[in-house]
Amino acid sequence: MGGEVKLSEQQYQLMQVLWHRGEASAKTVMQALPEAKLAHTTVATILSRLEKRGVLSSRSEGREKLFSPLVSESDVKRSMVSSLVGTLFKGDNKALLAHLVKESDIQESELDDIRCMIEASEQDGDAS
Amino acid sequence: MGGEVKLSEQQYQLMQVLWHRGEASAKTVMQALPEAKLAHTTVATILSRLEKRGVLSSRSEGREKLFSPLVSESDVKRSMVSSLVGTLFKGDNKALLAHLVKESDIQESELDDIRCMIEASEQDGDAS
DNA sequence: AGACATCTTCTACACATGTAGTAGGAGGTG
DNA sequence: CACCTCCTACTACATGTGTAGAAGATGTCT
Repeated sequence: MGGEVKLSEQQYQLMQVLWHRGEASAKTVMQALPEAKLAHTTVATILSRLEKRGVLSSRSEGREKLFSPLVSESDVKRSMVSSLVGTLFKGDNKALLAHLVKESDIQESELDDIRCMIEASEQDGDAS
Repeated sequence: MGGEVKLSEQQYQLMQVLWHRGEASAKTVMQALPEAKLAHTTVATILSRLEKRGVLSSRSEGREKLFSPLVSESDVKRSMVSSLVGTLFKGDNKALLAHLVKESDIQESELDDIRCMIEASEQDGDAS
């Protein structure tokens, strides 16, 4: 199915609401993001555009239009990370790993924590 | 040291040439990227825009204009990675770490390799 | 039904980016 | 000097995004 899906930060924010709720109207999405301070029409516009792009689908429920994602969050993460790795690190994931470890001042001991997270995310992450 | 510098893939490609050569004309940059198949005017446009944005500076040498970076590659990497981590992982670098390890099928044993890379990159990385 | 509240859809505009043509200037060549 | 070449600067146009007002559709209340 859909190849690389890249979203802007704004788009990703909105998608997150849909990922969490499964389905939501523009208004609901807007209210879920009070920080963003977006007009509801702005949210509607962004969602419509995402629908046109095939990132989400919608069904009408009375006057409300409920949007739901067509791509999973982990797919999008995968795409976006891998796109960045392609650009910045010639596609070498380990290079990013190294960059991260260096930049984050992650101690070697913390790698253990990470191994735990890996095991944790192996269950909730995705089931490809 | 401007704050966050985010570049598109295209822009990053061109910048890489400048980072490697230190200084180069639009033509040189274009020739360094035969893959891209860009008209020289396109390259010139992109470079001018980057200059306007303060990402690089230029000096004229006869009819040639030589561009040189005002930001280091590692700064840009840092910004861009951290921006992505902000968006996708709520700013938690370790979450990206975990994602990477999971997605790349990196074995635990390979973490040793990574530690090597870290030490290596600690020297060529950046000298801010 | 009429008035009102709401949603969505359409339209709009600014800005960034991708891409490149055309014009203009500066230097070399006969 | 006239001319050709080459490089930059200006202009241009398509697309994507951020943002939102105005208009249209539809449900709700009295």
